Order: sequence, then structure tokens, then C-alpha cells
Amino acid sequence: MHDKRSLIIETATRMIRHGGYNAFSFREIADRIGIKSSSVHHYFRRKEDLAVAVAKRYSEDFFDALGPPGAPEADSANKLRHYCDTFIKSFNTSGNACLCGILSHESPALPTTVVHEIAQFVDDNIRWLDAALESGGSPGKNTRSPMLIYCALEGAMALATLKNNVSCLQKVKNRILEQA
Amino acid sequence: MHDKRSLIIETATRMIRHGGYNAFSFREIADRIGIKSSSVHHYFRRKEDLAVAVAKRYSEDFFDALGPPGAPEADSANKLRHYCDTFIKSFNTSGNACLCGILSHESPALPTTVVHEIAQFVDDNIRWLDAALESGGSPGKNTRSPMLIYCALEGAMALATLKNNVSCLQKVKNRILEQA
DNA sequence: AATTGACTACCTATCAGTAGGTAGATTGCT
DNA sequence: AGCAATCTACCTACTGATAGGTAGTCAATT
Repeated sequence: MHDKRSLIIETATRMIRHGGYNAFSFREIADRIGIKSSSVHHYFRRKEDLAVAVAKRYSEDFFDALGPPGAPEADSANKLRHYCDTFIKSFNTSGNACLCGILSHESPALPTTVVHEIAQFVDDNIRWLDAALESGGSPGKNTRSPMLIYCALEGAMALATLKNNVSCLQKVKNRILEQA
Repeated sequence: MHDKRSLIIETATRMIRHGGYNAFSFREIADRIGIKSSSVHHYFRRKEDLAVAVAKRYSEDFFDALGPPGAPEADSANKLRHYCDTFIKSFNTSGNACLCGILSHESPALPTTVVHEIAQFVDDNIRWLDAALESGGSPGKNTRSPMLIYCALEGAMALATLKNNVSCLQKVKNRILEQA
């Protein structure tokens, strides 16, 4: 039932991650999946609506892959490793940066509904890291700031995209883990 | 003599930092500075050429503000503080993220000439940090990775843009400095 | 009968880029 | 000094393509 709808979202996701908000259009999505652009409008009235759906789906998929932050007493080093690996896997399977990182940069020019969705994703990430790291035992406090970790990974995703090379993500991951 | 030319570059810079590569057009640049779009083409034949000039100028201005990395024996904490502050100042005066960070995210869809210019900027940053931190004395090695520092600041620039709030940049700066 | 999922056929706006022209300044030759 | 050629800095006018979005139609499903 949601076959075409999902297909539209997935195609739009790929296009946005390739070149940002302006890199997807109703026409090209339609061409790629073999329907007409007006049929895409049937599922998503405006471009803004589709973009919001894309961001929602992306966030769902991301946190599905991430799983719950787990109990505070669990090994926080493993949690951090898993967190980093979720980013790395996302880069490896797409060859592109994080959708929300990309759209963050364009946010001044985006509809507010889209901006809110992206901000939600960021807040959820910080919350996840907070939960995963709180009272995790070790007093190492430097690289253990959720804000620093999240920002570093988003920055590394952009850099990996630019260089078309995952090594900077690996390097950042290692630095983050060195202390956990 | 290079009045109009500079004006075009500065206007384009503002527009790209606002919404990415597709957020600037010959027509709108022309409108804003009071000439015709074909006159903008007189200075920059293709959009790609203008984008390369914008990236070059941005990098020049950035490293002018940064200054040389200085002698290895100098206080590396101050160097790092100054490095972070250069990003923060750039955000405060523009309200937007780093031009090269923005374009990094769009790189798969950009002309290769532009991509090369952005990659140059990144490499120059890593080199600057390498020079500034090498044998800086302290053995603190965690947050002192040039790659981590650069990625974290770029990520924080994006986040500051999204939230329209400099506090995450400040937070990242503090975490970076805690160890220097 | 109503809803869904698709279609054709548009509209208006904007885009990058091109062709060709012009007024004024600069340069170089005689 | 006078003149011709060239260059600079713009202009008008246009093309072909693409964009988001709308109106209305139609067949199949429920």
C-alpha cells in the first residue's frame, strides 16, 4: 500500500544526500520511479511536505539502527563504538553524509517545518549520548561531551563525502574512543 | 578597479553561506548590486568560475584572520583558542556556517574545480593545526587531533546555524581547550 | 458511490548561458 | 597631436531547460 510512497521517500532521500535540498525535484523523482510528477504531488502536496517526511523517515531509520542507549551501568565504550559505527555504516552504504547534517547547513533557506524536524534529530542524538554516557563509570571528561562527539562525527561525515574516503571518520572514531 | 568584481564575490559568498550552491544566481546577484546578470557573466563566465573565486577568497580571508601557526615552542593553548575563536567570529559576523563546510556536504553535486578548492581549504586547516600543535609540549593526545578539532568545529558551525545560537560552538571550544 | 492512484495538460517563475551591441577609456602608431 | 585599434564594463534581448504547483480527467478498487 505504501509501496510508491516509500519509494518516493527513499528516492528523495538519496537525492538530498547527494546534493542538498535543491538537488531533488518532483520531476526527477517521478522519472526515476516511472510515474509522473503530478503523481508525486498526489502523495506529497508540496516539496516541503516531502522533505519533512524524508527527515522523519531518516531519523526513524537512524535510531532503529542505533537501538536504545541501554542501561547506565553497561559498558559505555561499546556504546560509543556502536554510535560511531552507525555513522560510519551510514556513510559506507550511501557514500554520502548525514541527511540532517546536510540540511543543517542549508537551514536558513529551508521551510521551518523541515528545520524543526532536523533540530529534533539533533536533540535526540544528544539525548541518546547523554543517556549512554551518564554515570558510565570512567571520569574521562574530555572527548566524552555529547556535543563534541556529535559535532565531530557530523563534521567527519562531511569530510568523508568531500574526500570520498572513510578514513577521516575512522580517525575521529578512534580519537573519541581513546578515552571511553 | 576590482570594485564590482569584489562586490560580486562578496554577495555570492553571503548567498552561498545562506543556502548552499543553489542559493545563488547570476540574476539575483545582479539585482542586489544593481547591474544586469549578463554583466556578472562578464566577470565570471560560468557559475563554476564564480564559485571557485568565492572559495578562494573565503580561504584567503580565513587564513588572513588566522595568521601563521607560529613557532612550535609557543603556547599551543593560545593557538587553539585563537583557532576556535576564528570560527566563532566567522559565525557571529555572518550568522552562517563555514562556506567550505557547507560546500563539502554538497560536493558530490559540485563541479570538480570547486571541490578541489574546498579540499585545499580543508588540507590547509589540518596543516595549520599540525604546525600549531606539533611538539607543543603537553602529551595530551585526545582532543589534540587536528582532524577531530577541525571536524568538531565544522560540525558545531552547522549546528550553530541550525539553532541560530552560538552556544554549541562555545561548548565545543571549551572541550577542545580543556586539554591543551 | 466514494476513494485511491494515476494520468494529461497546463501555468508561471526562474535558471544558466549566449549573441550582439555600445559608450568610454586606453594604447599604439604615424 | 591626431587617429585607429583595442579593451573594459556594461547593456538589451533572447534561448532552452527546469522548477514547483494546479486543474481536471479517468479507471480501478473498496
